[in-house]
Amino acid sequence: MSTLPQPFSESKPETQLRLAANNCPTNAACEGCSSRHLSLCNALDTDELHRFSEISTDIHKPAKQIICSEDEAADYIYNIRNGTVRLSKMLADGRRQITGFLFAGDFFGLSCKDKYSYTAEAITDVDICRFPRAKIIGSFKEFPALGERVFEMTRTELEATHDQMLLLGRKTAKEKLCSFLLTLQEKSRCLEGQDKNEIKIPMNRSDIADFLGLTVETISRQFTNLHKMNLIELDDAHKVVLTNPEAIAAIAEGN
Amino acid sequence: MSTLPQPFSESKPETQLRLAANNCPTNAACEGCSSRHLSLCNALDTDELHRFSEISTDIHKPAKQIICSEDEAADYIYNIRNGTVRLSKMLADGRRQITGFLFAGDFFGLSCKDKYSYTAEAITDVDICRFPRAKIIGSFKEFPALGERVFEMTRTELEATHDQMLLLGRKTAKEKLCSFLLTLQEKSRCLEGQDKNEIKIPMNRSDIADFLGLTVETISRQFTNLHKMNLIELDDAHKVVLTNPEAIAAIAEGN
DNA sequence: CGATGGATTGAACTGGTTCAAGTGGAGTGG
DNA sequence: CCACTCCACTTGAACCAGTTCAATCCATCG
Repeated sequence: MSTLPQPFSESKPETQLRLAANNCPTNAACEGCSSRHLSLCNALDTDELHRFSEISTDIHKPAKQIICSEDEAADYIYNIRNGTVRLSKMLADGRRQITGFLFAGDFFGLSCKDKYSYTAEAITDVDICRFPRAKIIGSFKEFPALGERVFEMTRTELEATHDQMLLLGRKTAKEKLCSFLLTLQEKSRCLEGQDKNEIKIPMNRSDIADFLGLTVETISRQFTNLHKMNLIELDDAHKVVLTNPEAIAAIAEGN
Repeated sequence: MSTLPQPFSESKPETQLRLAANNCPTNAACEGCSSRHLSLCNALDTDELHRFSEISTDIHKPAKQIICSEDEAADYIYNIRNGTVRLSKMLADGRRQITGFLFAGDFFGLSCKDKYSYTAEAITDVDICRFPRAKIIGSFKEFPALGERVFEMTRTELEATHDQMLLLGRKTAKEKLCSFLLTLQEKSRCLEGQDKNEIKIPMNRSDIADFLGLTVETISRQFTNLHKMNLIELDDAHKVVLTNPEAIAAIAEGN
């Protein structure tokens, strides 16, 4: 994983159907998944997909680079091919709240008015696919199924943010971290189709802290706490094994 | 304002066009408003409105009664004629997070899948108008403008919840209360069209606390703090005058 | 008039923060 | 190949914003 900032590269897609072919790690089979990665392509047939692929641009962003910024004109929507992205909002003095982490198959920029209401940054190196937003929005009339899918994605995302509000407002540090680990597990099950208890954690402690409304130190302490309670194993900072998922789930729900 | 729970009353609407005529305190003129009360009726012409009015049921709920509960089948969508409603989620042990307050003109139940993901309760006596959800959702195809409007409302609501996540995760008690007062002010400006600094606060301290992720005591102390700082006047617990809105806005934004 | 319940205030406490120091792994350069 | 730097992470100790617990106030209502 490269960590040095580099100029981003941009190119026309070589495989026109990549949106359809590669970008749907999750689909109808994964209805249970809680987050944003209901794919758009289910809503379109092959001809329609061609049209949308043709207006797309493939972009590679190295880790740590900004993809789009809060208050910038929302000209594009983005689909993540692979890698991890964070969405965040800031206060004037630098305090940051991460509103969500996005993974392969996820979209962002869809539910904006005319400006992005958050900053999107690459956590790992990412491959993303960019579409002119006006063209997508404009084609809702022609392809109602597309609009329905976008509505469905927004709806699902709204429900997830309600859960996150409960977490931010009312859960303890330990409960927050347990909830987070379970969300990550569910996500990686969806993406990798595996039913393992081993989780890769692509983001750093500071990102987790800003997502859960805590500090880096508290995150670190809670990780060691869970380890001492024999609920997790910590291979390194970015790989965790949930040795007792049931107990973690119980804590996450406040029991 | 009645406070005793009473059996709710239910009746067919006498004025078929009440949805159109009375329930749009806000409309295009109020685009700047941040929350859920973009009206649906703008999306429909008179004939269409008649059809929707005919499938609606008027309901009166006294204060403190439950309108719909988390995990209950989401059979209806609701439009608030007047009064104030709270949406909330709970943890097993009773900790509560209020995800939003709704006022005249607001809708809820739209962005659910098949179960309500929150409990809706009347804070004051409310008059609400109930529509079978399936019929509304089903008519998106026939009336695309309706679907677009619903999407727009959901989108707007999502942006508001992102702001609330920043508040819950990163703001101090004082900043939280100032942000809340300003939101209430904007809301009452929209509803009453007045540019006053006097705000009626329909909810009690405990509701405010559960909305801001704090305790009743902290809310109370912060109210007196703001009063001592000469930023607000407190006529009684439910009526506040913002004597220095600029200073309050500065605090709310973290300055 | 006493009872009830929301709101306020006070005082002690604590979960999480802040500040500061230490650790370890990856990259760099000699 | 080793020494050095850097940076993310961890750990410790003091601190404090907000909580908890308890008492009081005060408006409303029967």
